[in-house]
Amino acid sequence: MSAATTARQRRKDARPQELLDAALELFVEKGFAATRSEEVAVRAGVSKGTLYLYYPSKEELLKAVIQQALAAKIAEGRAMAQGLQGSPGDKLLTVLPHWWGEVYRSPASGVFKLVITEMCNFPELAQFYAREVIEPGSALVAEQLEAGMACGEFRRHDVRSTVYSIVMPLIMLCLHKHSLGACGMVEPMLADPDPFIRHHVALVLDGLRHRPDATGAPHTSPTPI
Amino acid sequence: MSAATTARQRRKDARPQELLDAALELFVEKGFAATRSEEVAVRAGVSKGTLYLYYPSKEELLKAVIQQALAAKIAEGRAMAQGLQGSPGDKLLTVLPHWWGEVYRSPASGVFKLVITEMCNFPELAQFYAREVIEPGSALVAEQLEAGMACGEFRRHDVRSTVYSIVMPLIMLCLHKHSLGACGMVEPMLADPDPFIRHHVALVLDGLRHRPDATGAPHTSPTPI
Amino acid sequence: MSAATTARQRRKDARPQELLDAALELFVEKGFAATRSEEVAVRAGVSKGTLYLYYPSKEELLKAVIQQALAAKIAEGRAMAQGLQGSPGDKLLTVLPHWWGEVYRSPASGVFKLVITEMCNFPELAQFYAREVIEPGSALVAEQLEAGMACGEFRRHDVRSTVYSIVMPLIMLCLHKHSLGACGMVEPMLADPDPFIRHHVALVLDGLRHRPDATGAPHTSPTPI
Amino acid sequence: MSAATTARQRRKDARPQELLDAALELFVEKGFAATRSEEVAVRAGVSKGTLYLYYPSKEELLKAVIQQALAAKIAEGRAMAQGLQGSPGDKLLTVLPHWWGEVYRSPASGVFKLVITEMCNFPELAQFYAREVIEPGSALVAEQLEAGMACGEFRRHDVRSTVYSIVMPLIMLCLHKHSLGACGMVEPMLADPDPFIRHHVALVLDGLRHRPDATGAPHTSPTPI
DNA sequence: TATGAATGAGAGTTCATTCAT
DNA sequence: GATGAATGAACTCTCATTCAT
Repeated sequence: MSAATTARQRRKDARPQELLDAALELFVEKGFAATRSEEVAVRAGVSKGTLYLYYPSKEELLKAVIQQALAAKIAEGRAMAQGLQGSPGDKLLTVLPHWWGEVYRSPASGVFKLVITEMCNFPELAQFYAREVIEPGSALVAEQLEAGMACGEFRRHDVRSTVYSIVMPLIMLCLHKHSLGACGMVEPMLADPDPFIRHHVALVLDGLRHRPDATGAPHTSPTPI
Repeated sequence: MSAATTARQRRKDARPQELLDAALELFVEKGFAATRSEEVAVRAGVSKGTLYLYYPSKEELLKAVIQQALAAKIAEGRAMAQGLQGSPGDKLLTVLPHWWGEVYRSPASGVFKLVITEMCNFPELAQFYAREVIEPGSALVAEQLEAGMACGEFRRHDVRSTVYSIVMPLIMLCLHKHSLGACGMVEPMLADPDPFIRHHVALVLDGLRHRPDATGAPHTSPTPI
Repeated sequence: MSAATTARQRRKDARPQELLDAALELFVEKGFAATRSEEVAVRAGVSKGTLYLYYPSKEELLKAVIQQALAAKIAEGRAMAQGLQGSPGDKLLTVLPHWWGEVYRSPASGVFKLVITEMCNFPELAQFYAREVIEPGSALVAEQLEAGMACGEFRRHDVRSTVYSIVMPLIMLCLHKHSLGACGMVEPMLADPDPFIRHHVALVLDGLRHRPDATGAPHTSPTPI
Repeated sequence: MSAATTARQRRKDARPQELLDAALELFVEKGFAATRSEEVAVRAGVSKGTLYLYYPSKEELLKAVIQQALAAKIAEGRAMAQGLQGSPGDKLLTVLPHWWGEVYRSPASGVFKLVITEMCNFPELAQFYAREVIEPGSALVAEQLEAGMACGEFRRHDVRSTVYSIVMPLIMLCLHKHSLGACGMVEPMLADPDPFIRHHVALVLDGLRHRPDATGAPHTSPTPI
């Protein structure tokens, strides 16, 4: 009976994840509203009714999808950030591209599209995302920038702005993968995104390094219109 | 009767634009699939039936919305780029933040969200967007970067990558406006985005300027993991 | 255009009642839960969707059905009770059977079945029924009984109990019509219920009249077990 | 092992009754169509699947519920009616309230609601009910009325009508218990129904007793409208 | 031209019933 | 025998679209 129970139990235990995987794919690809719940079930290899044994509604499924897809990656990132040697700049240049490459290649990369799309319709999603993703993510990068300023690797600058300058293209890359990229219109450069990611992070960090004429602010035009 | 006719004519002539405006707002806010066509009609001040006098289906309405919202802005950008004096860096620092501020504040800023969301569902949209928006937009920036390299303002670098480094945060800003921003969770910094835009463009361009040890590539970590 | 408007308008105006009629029939016949909303629509000669233009849900339809079916009859009864001559007993003997015959023959007779069945599931229905039907109905009968006691036509007795003795069989008759009666198992006596109604009211009132040995209470067994 | 087997056997033997009890409660409370079969199983302390080991379908369960709930009571009534002394009126006044009080207080009282509700949907139920309940029940009362007329205790009258006058309020009382009564809207008088039952039976029988002017018919109004 | 009543395909969800364990 | 995971037909309700007026 142990074997018997196991076979069924194994299926049952795997179901939630299988359903989440199927749902993530479809929600990202077609949008939440445009995805029929039966499609999710079928892609997960079960029938319509079975979906509702595990998630009480399509909306709850959405929340679970987003939550679990991000939870793992966030934890990974946090772990990776610790126990690294080198200057703050080196840390950023090492960890960020590596971690982001993983995210980009995993299905979790689609979550950004999903979040941006559905945040307005499900406000509690916004709070979850702000609290669990934006805040810790921003903090990780901001800490290194602060440290870099403290030790003189970087000039003084507006850390918050720089965080966005660094991070936003990484997110855009994920969005791109699941919009233009998913239409078969892959720009070659973005097919393998790691070089771009490294180039981007390095470029921004270069802009932060001290230089002879450094005024403390980036080189803004005197008449910004 | 001429006056009456004229008045009615005026309304009639304004209809398509009013419908497009209403549709853009709603599609951006709730998503295409989750927006009911009657809502669009009501917000445009007409009845359900009237919508169908101007656009044969909801899908055609979507295409018209995207097409027209971007058309004007693209043209503006092109015009603004010409007839400007100064170094390539100064041009970018002047034009880009100005133009983007306008885009950001206009309803057209929502189109990016819409495009990212619906591209997969309506592939012809992808081609239109790539041809009419990405290509000319990238070209405008790329030209200046090439010119900057030619005249020695910028060091040698991968122009394509830099274009993305510059432009992606600007697009993200628009996405943010219509996702987290629309949930009332506006981060103060992004409430008035112009300073950030200027900071960002300046920061990246700073990373491109010559420096003693410049090798032509940004300062990449020797062991990129 | 007046004629045009009228034709469509007439249909639209008649819809709610047509839907209520259809719903009453079906809910009574098959029960609320066992009636498909499309059946109601079809019997009313419209499509599924049209039903929802007039009633926002099946449950609201149920409430409307009950409310309107009883409202009319209650008002009729109240009107009939006034402006009648004769002793209280004669009034009861005249009005009650007449009014009840009308109720019995009308579709409203089915509401009792509906109410008894669905009261538990929709508690607000219970309050409506108690307030709008039971209370005024009981009061009408009770008043006459009180008057009859006052003028000596009836002996002293428990009015509340007697009201139920009089009224309950009338209600049962309606229930019977829509249960056994609707199964084709019509007992002949109940096919034409007026004689029974008259017999019943008269019988109970006879029990109330004074008699030599009257003790004020009905003739209860000395040892009621 | 014998003990273990016995214990299990006992449970197994009790199952059908436990299921019937649970089903009766739920069917009465919520209606047959609105009761989920799993609810029945859970209330009976078994699993969904087990229910189907004992009853092949929900519908069969319904039939069994009705059949068995009434069977016992009918038999009891028949037994109680025999071996009683006294005039027919005294018998009625003694047995009927006593028996009915038992029925009222037992779960079987709900069957009337169930029967009225579901008779139309399951016609064979109607036949069963007419044959096994209405006929024997009416006969029991009718016999006493006939006997009463024969011995001069009652005046001549329409026995069939009188049977209904006597019995219908008793049934209504049961319906009331499971409709308004179950909504917490218990009218005090009906909370303890025995006094009402006695009052009612006595009242009707009083109407049947001889009196000086008795014409054989109840005191009907000369102009019954 | 403009309306909005009407439609019916289709979506989300439920639940009686089955059957491998 | 007992279970409860799984199924899929059936139900309530929605909404893009049509068309008589």
